[in-house]
Amino acid sequence: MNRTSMKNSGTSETGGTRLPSRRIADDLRAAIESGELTAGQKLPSERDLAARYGAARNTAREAFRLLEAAGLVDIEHGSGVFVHRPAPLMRLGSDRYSRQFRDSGLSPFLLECAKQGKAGRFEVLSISRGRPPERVAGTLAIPADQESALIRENIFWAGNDPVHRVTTYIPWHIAEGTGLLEEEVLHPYGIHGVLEDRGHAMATYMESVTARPASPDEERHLRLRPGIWVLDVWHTSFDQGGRPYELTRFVMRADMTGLDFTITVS
Amino acid sequence: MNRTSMKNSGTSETGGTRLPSRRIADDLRAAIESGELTAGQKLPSERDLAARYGAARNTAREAFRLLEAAGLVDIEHGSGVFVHRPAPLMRLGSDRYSRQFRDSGLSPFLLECAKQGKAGRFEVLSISRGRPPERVAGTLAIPADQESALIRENIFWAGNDPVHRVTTYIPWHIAEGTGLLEEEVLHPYGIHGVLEDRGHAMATYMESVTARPASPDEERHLRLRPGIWVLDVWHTSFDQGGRPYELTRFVMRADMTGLDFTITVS
DNA sequence: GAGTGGTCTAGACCACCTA
DNA sequence: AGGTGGTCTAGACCACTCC
Repeated sequence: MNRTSMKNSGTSETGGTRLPSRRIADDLRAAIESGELTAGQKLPSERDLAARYGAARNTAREAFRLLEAAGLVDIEHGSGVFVHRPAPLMRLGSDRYSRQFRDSGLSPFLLECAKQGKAGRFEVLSISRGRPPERVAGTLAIPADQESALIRENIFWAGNDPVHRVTTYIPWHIAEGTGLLEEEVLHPYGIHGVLEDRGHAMATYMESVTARPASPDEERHLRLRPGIWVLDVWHTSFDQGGRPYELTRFVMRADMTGLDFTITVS
Repeated sequence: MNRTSMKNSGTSETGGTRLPSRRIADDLRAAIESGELTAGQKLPSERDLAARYGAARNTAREAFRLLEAAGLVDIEHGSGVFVHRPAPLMRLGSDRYSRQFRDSGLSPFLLECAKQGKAGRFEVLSISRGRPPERVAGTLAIPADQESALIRENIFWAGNDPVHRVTTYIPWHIAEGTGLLEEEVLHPYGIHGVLEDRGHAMATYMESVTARPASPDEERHLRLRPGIWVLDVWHTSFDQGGRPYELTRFVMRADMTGLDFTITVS
């Protein structure tokens, strides 16, 4: 069988979709968006679809790939293709460092997990004294060519999902002798409690937000399939004197994270 | 030729990468990350690579797809595959609504464009009185089942790139009779100047940020290839009385936009 | 073991870009 | 016109999941 004669008009959108893969994808998309197929529901197999449309299996597969890139389906090796079931977002509010949160005894992240009925936990990847990256060194005004920073790397877990890869940099001259090199931070208010005792209470902070595809390393740590993007948030804390004393980089899976900011206009 | 006997161990990462497509991709990735191939440089063609590795063309193609999903290369139909050249970010600061900006006579967006030597402009897609979506209606406390909002849709261009799709909703009882239904907003301070004259000066605002794959509509308006994500920012302005009086949704291509927030900790 | 996706082959024609 | 990517075919074997 030769369907070559039916070949298409490509991207020149004249009379409609002619590409078989697009046609299959569009049909499935319509079924999903109309609610005919509901979240979590299983789609026909590649072989099914191919047969149904008189196409090669690769063509049905291509259709699934398009839908996956659009975030409409989840492809699961060995199981099938399913209508995408959106994960609840971990919402991080700009008030999460405010003092009121301390009284809850929980960090904002754990509070958010609790809201969703998930067990939140922090996994420590590494804690060490080391050299900060250039950008960090520049911001914190410490040398990049010396072991001038305490570096703590964590993974934040929400239930069974690793959702944030978090790296905190604290100038060594501030961190030295505080016990922040230990895995367990004993202070009831955590790292920021320790830093406050050390004379650095958070007065303001800046957060710079970008999004980008995950790196291979991040795909591994956050268990992402290729094509998922991450939010890359660089947080810098400033004390009452306007001095930066801590920088934390949050790399968060973008499909499970939302950020909320409340701003007072000057 | 039958390379089947060389088939791989799949995702079981035992001794290294065996998949031909992964091997090609990894080699190219290494060349890119080492700087051997620099931004904008052309990579070998699919046919070249396939021949070089003794693989089918589709296998080389798959390698390129992996790199494209990782944001490392740009594939250009008819021209070739090139090392990704990152676009400069449009940086939006949380101070962009502060009064100081007015004196420049330029909106924050145009200022940012000017910084980059680009010609910024606003394209009007539509201006009408219409029904707000549920979420908007809920936030602005107006009925969703009536034409209770002025809706303005724009595209923000930075040079030759459409970068933001912007939809503004203003309660009709506020917008009525202000001239905001006209394409040209004559007020020297723009829409927010008009609203301020109407008794709604921005005292605070909230912004909720998520990222997601672009919709087909957004791919068209923003000229995105599939797989590019967008930042979806819902901005709500509150006046001195804490009343929400305006909601703007920014859909911004995530590979060309950064957000900067400065927060005062309470 | 049956079914599903994951990858690969070898070859074809089409669409786009550059010249 | 020649080269490059875009899509498709038909068939094969592999890896994973679930019963």
